[in-house]
Formats: sequence, structure tokens, C-alpha cells
Amino acid sequence: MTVQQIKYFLELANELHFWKTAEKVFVSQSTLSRQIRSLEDEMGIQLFERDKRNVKLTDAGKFLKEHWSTTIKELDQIHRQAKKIDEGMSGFVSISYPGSITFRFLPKFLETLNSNLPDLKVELTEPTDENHEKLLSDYRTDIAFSRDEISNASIDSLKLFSEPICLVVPNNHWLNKKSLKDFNELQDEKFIISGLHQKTFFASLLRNFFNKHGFEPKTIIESDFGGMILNLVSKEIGISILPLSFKSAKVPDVRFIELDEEIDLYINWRKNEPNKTIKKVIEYVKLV
Amino acid sequence: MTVQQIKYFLELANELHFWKTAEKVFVSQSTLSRQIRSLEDEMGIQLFERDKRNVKLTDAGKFLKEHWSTTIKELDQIHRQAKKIDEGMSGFVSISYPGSITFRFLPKFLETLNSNLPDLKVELTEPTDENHEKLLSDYRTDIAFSRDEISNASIDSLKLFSEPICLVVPNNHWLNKKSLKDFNELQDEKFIISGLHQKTFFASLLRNFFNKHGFEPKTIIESDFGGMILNLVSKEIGISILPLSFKSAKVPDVRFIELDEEIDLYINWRKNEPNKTIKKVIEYVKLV
DNA sequence: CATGATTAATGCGTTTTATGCATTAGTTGA
DNA sequence: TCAACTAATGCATAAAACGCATTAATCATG
Repeated sequence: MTVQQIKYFLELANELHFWKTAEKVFVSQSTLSRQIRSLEDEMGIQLFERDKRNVKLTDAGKFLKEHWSTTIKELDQIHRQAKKIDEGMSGFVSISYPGSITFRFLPKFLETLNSNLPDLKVELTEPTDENHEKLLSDYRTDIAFSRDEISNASIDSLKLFSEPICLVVPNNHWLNKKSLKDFNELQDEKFIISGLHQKTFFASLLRNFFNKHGFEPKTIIESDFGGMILNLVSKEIGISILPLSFKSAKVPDVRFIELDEEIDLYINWRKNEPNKTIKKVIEYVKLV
Repeated sequence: MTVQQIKYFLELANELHFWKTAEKVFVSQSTLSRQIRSLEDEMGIQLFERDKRNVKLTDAGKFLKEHWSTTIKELDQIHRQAKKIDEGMSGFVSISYPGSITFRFLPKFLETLNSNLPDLKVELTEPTDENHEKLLSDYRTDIAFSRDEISNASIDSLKLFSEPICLVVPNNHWLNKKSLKDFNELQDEKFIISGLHQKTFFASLLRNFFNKHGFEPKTIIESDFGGMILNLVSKEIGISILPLSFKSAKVPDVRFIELDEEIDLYINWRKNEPNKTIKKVIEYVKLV
């Protein structure tokens, strides 16, 4: 049994047509036919019911389609990770991060990393709705920066720093730290913030913050993208609340007013990570 | 890449000696050498560091040893289950059960099953320390009878029946239902029961029961095996507490005195089980 | 109902890969 | 330095993979 045969099977299970599948996997129809037959013989299990016209999965075939799909995905991830280990400092590492560190922490860290490990490639992803635990356990990322702390027995976490969250206002806005006595003074302001119904950590933090101050913002634009938000604020379309890190984006005509709330940044990685390159990258993170 | 190559790799990873491994997997040393080299070339990963004398796993090799071990075990389980589905009513089903149903429910059920599905083989296991969830999710069992209810999102459970737990005493023992006013009357009795420190459900039930009656038994023999316990009681070595099902064992010179506590029996199976034979067996269980 | 279109299975020749015997080449230990 | 041990390789043979051409079975259509 070869991994290739399993992949032929999975493709045929989707397509249920030998000719079409053969084209898709770049072999002749007769080769595909024989490979599937060979697989059935070796396992002693009939995978498809078929005649000259119809191809159908058997019950066992349906079962294997489901489970082999998972297994092949896992194998691909394992092999990719093994390749990463083999390549070491000349390979690559996957890092996921929240948008809010785009302008300060992350560039500094990547600069440090590049100086010390110039041959190491970095794959950056800014996940939108996957959770970090799954990204790490599936080897889709090797290091996950997050704003919330992850409590999971198979993941190690470390808090890197805290920073204030800020009101973000246009330069000539009437508001400054000294003049803000009560949040209800802002009830006429237009807000450009994350949708408060969302499940992200930052949305949750905003909900808690507003509840604490007994305040309900008038949201006119919902967005998660800090760069976009900063630009809209500078054009005086509305005001926002973002972590102080965004100040480093140096968008003109925008002021940051620190609030009495802080937000953290955590680094997370798989417990007992065997990959020495990832371990070294984590050490460099701690140095930033 | 073939499954066989991965198995060669895993065996060599354990043995770290080509000649010895080749013997174990029934191929020549040169075949093994070429198969491992072929695997390394195809993956573009060095798995072993070796010269003419020493064989050592690389870091990537160590990683793959760990993960491929798991993957191969899963594949074997998947294939076994697929075979089971393919064979249907002429195949086999795995059932795990607690010892306490050996003498009544289980024989009746197996009789029913054999009458209706005479070509179906049944594999019975009485697990000692594995938990049912894992046995089911790993396809090591298809149906798990348990005394405790399993709350798990991927397992369906059904309560089959309740029965009293009983004091089990020798025939000529002074004790009977009417004469037992207070459990402390038994403080001089010698008990033959499960070790109360154990993590089994029945041990837990016994602990709770004794605590409720403010009683601490004088345990002289710790055993989980009902058959053994019954024999020892009949020889007047001590008394015990067991579910009423054991009465059907018809061990002579033993009496069962029902207590005011009941114990349940549950049947558990994988949620959304695709195997029609297992589904049918579950239906027969409900008929008993 | 006959015929043509469609498609999975199979015959056959060629190419590629796997296998094991024999041998080489490198690494120790005495 | 030499012998013992063992992974890698040369080589001949067997087995498997592959694709072209064809067969055989299943419909849809006229």
C-alpha cells in the first residue's frame, strides 16, 4: 500500500469517475483502474461498487474516505514539520500573529531574527478565525503570538509585555486626556471598532471595557484591520480604540490617548517542542 | 512512499542496526538499506546518520519516529474497522464489558445475538484500566458496557437497567435483611472487596456508600474479580458487596442481601457510527 | 429493439523498481 | 597492522507500474 494509492482513492472517492480522476492525477485510466484494484486486493476490502457506467463507494469505502482524508492531512503536516527540522536554520518557521503588533514588536523581532539567523525563512500568517491551539497542534503554525493567554496542557505560554489601550482620535479633536472626565461625554462620537458581537479576544476586551464604564459606543464602521482604522480616523470619519503599538505606524494627523486599561502580548508554542530551530527562535523572541 | 517503508523505518529506528532489523522484517540487508535510502531521497530528509559501524537517528528522524508510530497505529485500527464494515454480518464486532455482568445480562445478550446473527464473531474484552472513551475512539472496542455513565460529545450512551447492590454473605451467616439495623454492626466482619483507593467506578461507589453510612470496612482481601470473591465468601473467609447480577453465578452456600443502593448498566458506542452491523448489534442489546 | 456513445476492465509490450547474492569499503577493537 | 563487523553498491533477475489498444458492459437515443 502506497500513500499515492490512498491519494488516488481519495480523488476517485470525490469524483466517482475513473477517466476524470485519471486526468486529475496525471495517469492513464487503465493505471488508475489497476491501482485501485490492487489496493482492494491487498486490503481484502471492496472500496467501490462499479460497472461500466456507475462508480459508487461501498460503506467501507465511505468510512475509509473519511478517515484516510484525516490521515493524509496529518501525514502531510508531519512531513512538512520533519522537513523543517531537517533544514534547521536554513529552513523555515511559521509564525502567526495578531494585527496589532504589525507596527512595533513584530518588525523589531523580525529584524533581530534576520540578523541572527539570516538563512531562516519566516512564514507569517494573521489568522482570522482559527484558534491558536488548533493551529499549533496541527503544525500549521510553530509560534503563535496572541493577545489572550492560552491555557492548554500541551501548549507553553509566556507573557512578553503589557501596553495600554488608547483612544485614537484625529489631531485636532477636542478630546485629550485631561478633558476626558466621563465616557458618556463620547456618546455623540462616531466609533470605528471591531464588531462587538465577535468572538475575538479584542472584541471581548472592548465589550468588557465599555460595560465597566457603563457606556455604549455609536459604531458606524466595523473593522478589525488597524491600518484601515487609522486611516479612517486621520480622515476624521470617527474615533477608535486600539493598543498603543499602533502608534508606531506613524499615521499622520492621529493622536493616541492612553486609557487606564492594559492589554498583553503572549508567545505560545507546543510543549516539548523537539525542533531546535523553533526553540532558538523562541529564545530570540525573549530578547526583544 | 509505502506503508511498508515506514514500518521498516520504525523497526530500524528501534534497533539502530541494519542487519538485525533486516532479519526482523524478513528482507535482506541490502534491500533494507536501499528502501531506507529511497525513503530519504523521496522526502528530501535525512533520517539516519550512519557509517559502517554506527546508526543514529537525526532530529528529523526522531520526530518522524514519534509521529509515524502514532500514524501507523491509527492506520492499522482504521483498516481493521474498514474490514469489519466490509465483512458486515459475517465479520466481527468488539465488545468490552465489566466483570459484573458476566453471569446474567451478557450471556443472555450473546445468546440473542448468536440466534439472530449466527455468522457474526464477537470479541469480548474486560478492560482493567483503559477508559472506555479511548477504547471506543481508538476502535479497540465497538461497544462498551459500563457501570458508570459516560459524558462525552462523541459517544452515545443508553442506560439499560438498574439493579441493587447486595451484601454477599455465607449461607449460615447470622446476618439477614431484617437483622441489619446499622452498618456498624458489621465492624467486626472481614470484607473481601475492591481496593477502595482504586479509580474504578465500583471502588468509587463503595467509598461513597461507606461514607454515607459512616462506616469503615475491615478489608482483609482486595480483589476486583467477582468469581474469586464469591468463592472466598462461600468458604466463609469473609463477606463482600457486589451487584445482584452475580447471584446468577449460582455459587453454592452464598446469600445475597439487597441494600438500598442501586447500580446501573450503560451501553456506549461511537456517535454517528457508520458500521451497520454495530448498529444492528446495538438494536439487539436493547431487546434483551 | 438495434445501434452508437461512454467508460471500467483487460491483454500485451515496455519501462521502472525491488530484490538478494556477492562484493566493496569504511570503522573500529585487539 | 589486521581481522571482524557492517552499511553501501554492482549486477542479474523477478516483479510491478505504466500506457496503448482493445474488449465488454451499460445505458440513451432514434
